Amino acid sequence: MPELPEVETMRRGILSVVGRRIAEVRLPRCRKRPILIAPSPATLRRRAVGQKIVAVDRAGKRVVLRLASGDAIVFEPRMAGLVLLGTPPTREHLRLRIVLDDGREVLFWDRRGLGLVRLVRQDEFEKHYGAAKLGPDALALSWQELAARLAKSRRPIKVALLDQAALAGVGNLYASELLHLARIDPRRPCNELSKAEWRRVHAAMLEVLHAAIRHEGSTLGDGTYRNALNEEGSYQNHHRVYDRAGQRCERCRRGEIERIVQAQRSTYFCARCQK
DNA sequence: CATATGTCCTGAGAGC
DNA sequence: TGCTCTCAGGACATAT
Repeated sequence: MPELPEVETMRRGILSVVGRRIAEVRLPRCRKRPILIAPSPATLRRRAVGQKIVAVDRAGKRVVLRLASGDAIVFEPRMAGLVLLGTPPTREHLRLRIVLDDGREVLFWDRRGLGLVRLVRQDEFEKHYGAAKLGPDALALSWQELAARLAKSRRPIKVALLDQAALAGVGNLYASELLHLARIDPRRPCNELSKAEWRRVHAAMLEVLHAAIRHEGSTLGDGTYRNALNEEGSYQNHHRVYDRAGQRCERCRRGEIERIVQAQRSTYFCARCQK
């Protein structure tokens, strides 16, 4: 479930690899099926080994290693992937090791194997991660732009916030959290929100995402998400609605958190104080 | 075109 | 206890 805050935490955790050179690319022998390495492990090795890492960026929910050649290595954790420096949670699901010239290693670990590592040539980056695929980063767009991108849609606001082509980075957990903070009912169609409500959604989105980054993301009950040093995040201790069905709403003190399903995903909210 | 649904995957937890 | 079943949700493919 890595979303923007978790992926940003991973990115910051490996920032010290900037300036290092890639010495080796290793594919650990994995008992389970190997993850997808696109276009192929051989291509990744051929184009990455010997290259200097010049930047570590984030593209929505992906970590991007920029190489001096202009190529990029993109880590896409999806449900259960992690980008780590050094210590994986277990040996078992270690999928890729990028050995640096100082002996450290950038690792891709993925318990479920739904993740992806892609070597993208400079001229292909736009095709995979350009504006047609990925909207502006959730931390970098104005409330007017947010409204302009979603306000014509008839979809429920919660569902629309997950559309990565509209804005990049918000996932299932933080969509519920930010709508609770904004006091907006997740079932409301986008085209029925007022300007003032879009402002509230935007302000709440920034507040929740920044707070979650400060707490290094949310490590849920399954313990899967870890930062780059294999440590837990702590934002789960600040969740107001996510995975709290049946509990009292701590804001209004009277409503009960409900769980509903929208677009096959859980949504949590307080019907009493989200209108 | 916009929106909705099915699929991949593993491990945790429920229920018998 | 140990089996089977369901569920979790990122992004994408396919369907409506």
